[in-house]
Amino acid sequence: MPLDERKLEVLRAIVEDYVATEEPVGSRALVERHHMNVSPATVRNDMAVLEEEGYIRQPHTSAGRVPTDRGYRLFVDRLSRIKPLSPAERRAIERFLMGAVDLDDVVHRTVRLLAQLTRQVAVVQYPSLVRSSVRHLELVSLSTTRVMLVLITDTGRVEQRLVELPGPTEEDDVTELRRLINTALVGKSLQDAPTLVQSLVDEAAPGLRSSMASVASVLLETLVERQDGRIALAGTANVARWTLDLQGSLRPVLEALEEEVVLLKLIGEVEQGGGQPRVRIGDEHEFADLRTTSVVSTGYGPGNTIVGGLGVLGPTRMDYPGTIATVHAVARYVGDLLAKA
Amino acid sequence: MPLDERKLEVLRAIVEDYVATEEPVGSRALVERHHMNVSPATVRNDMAVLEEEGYIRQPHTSAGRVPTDRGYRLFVDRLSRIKPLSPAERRAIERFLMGAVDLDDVVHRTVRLLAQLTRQVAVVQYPSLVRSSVRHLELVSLSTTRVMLVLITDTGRVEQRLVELPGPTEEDDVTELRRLINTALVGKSLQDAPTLVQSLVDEAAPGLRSSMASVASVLLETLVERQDGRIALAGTANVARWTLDLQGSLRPVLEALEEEVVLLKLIGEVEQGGGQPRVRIGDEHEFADLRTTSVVSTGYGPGNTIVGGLGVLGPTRMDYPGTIATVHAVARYVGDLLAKA
DNA sequence: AACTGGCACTCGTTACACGCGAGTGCCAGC
DNA sequence: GCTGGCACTCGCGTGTAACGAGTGCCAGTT
Repeated sequence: MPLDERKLEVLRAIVEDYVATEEPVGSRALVERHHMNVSPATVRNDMAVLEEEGYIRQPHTSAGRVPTDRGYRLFVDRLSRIKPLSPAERRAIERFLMGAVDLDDVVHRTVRLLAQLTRQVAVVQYPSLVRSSVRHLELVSLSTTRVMLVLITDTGRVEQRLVELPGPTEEDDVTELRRLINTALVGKSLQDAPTLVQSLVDEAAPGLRSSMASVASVLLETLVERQDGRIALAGTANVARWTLDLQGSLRPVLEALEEEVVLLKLIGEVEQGGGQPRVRIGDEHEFADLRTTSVVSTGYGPGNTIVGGLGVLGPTRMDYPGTIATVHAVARYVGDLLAKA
Repeated sequence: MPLDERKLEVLRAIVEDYVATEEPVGSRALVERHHMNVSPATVRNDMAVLEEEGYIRQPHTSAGRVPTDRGYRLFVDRLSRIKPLSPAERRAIERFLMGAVDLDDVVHRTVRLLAQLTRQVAVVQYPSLVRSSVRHLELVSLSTTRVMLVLITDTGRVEQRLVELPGPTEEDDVTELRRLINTALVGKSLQDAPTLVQSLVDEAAPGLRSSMASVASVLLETLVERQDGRIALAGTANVARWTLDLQGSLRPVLEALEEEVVLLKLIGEVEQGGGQPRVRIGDEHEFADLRTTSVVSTGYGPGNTIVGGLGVLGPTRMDYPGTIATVHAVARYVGDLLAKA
């Protein structure tokens, strides 16, 4: 049975009211708040249908209705009007992000900003190395058998690692290594780097071969192992706000939030098709402990490229239009910032 | 009225039982569990005195007794026997820390380890720059008007900042700048660095003066502003475990934990006199939101120096001997690790 | 055919009374 | 100075009852 116009309107009203009040919404209250020109009884009939179709449910008999995950899904896909951000909000975002001094700071500010604006848990993935390219590689001699390898990417990310050389090495040799590596790698995408590094070793002069091998192995580690590394988190305290209805099941949520792997999966898996943020509601994602939370995430990066993901986690009962708009806007601003840097 | 031997014993028993069971302890249960050779009535008399002196209190009439902050203080100062860590625990610590690949990783592992061992909220301050010295300074040209400044300290910490030069600058000049800065600063303690940087600018050749000034100002920022920078946090989920008795007041606690400034104050203020960890119970510290929280913290660093603080936050009702021992041990292991690196 | 008013019914929530039992304070006696 | 005994307090859990929000259904109206 296809849902007619009014039934959809009823569903929208239920979602909006429930999100606003956190209480099951009954037929009488609904017609009043939304000035519907029908009687409560009519709405009740509509509700019965919506319930049968699985869009809403009753927590108990004689309580109002509450949207199901399926209901939220329909709401997000077809019923919600996007709330444009107010100029004040836009200004706040801009002002807050402007002051950032380096990449670390950008990420930090972004995640706090997101948490503050949405009043939910915010997650920002550090720009991944994969999609960026090498701007510079530096070798710094620390002693005759040790150099510090510093990798600088065009997204402003810096990775450093200590390299133990196989034996005492002349400063001149280090200089030569630096030159070789830079010539081969600067400007190349990090994705292509591993193969290039390999051929560097193969082609190195015999005298340099072993040092080059040491440097290369560390470099490969840096490129491969760390490539999707870290994550920043903020707004954990907000969990306390929404956990009311998941009474006591707050512990597993907090635990899940401490697992970087989990967060990476939730935030990092971003479709390429840019555009609007992705919304996963309730158990549309794979983590049982976060069954009652929704994730709004999107990719960000300079221009149309994507170098990382960001987003928020909140209760399935969240203000989707507002959250989506905020996540979208913040991602855009951060992308612009990275493009400039 | 001075407390006699048995009254102290009673207090100890109350603290231990309460920590173990999380329930007010009554006189009967107490004599049984601790095989005291006196009757419950006697213990009750002792309890009355202890209560009068402010060491314990009754949540309500007809409930058992619970230690007050003052009681915990006495317990920590005079009654607790230090629990040495089991060999298994020591091995676990060592194994867990061994795998660390760089400084970031050391801090990360440490904080998780602490959280796991104590089942509380763990905080580790990144090694402060103040007490370390300059190992190397690198300038990397990114374009003709931009260089990346990389500072490497002997504790393995690396800071990088972008420098905008006042005008197009030759590669040779950058090389010269690099040479000058390194000659002046390598090996110097970061504490002395600011004055040295200043004189570098004063003495720079006219042609280099303005570029040197730009680099210097960024360098100063790095040295001064960021010097006590960051903090790592783990075990937030454990708050859910102990918040039971602070019913619902978990929100402010989580909020306080998000304030880096607060954590820095709690963990970073470490007396020089090394030795045992410092214990602050309940409102012995200054943060109202953490009134029901105790902090066990200590400094760590290679040898006898201190380059940062670490510790845990837990409910005032915590296992002090165990926690103190763990914090102490972890700090020692991390210090050793830094000494080796 | 769609909507409405009315009515009986369900059931969660709140309030109140009551009994149980843990724990206490006090006192007389050893 | 310690102990056994006893009366008292009070939080907690249970049971009962009244209340009211909300529903489902049905007969009547448009």
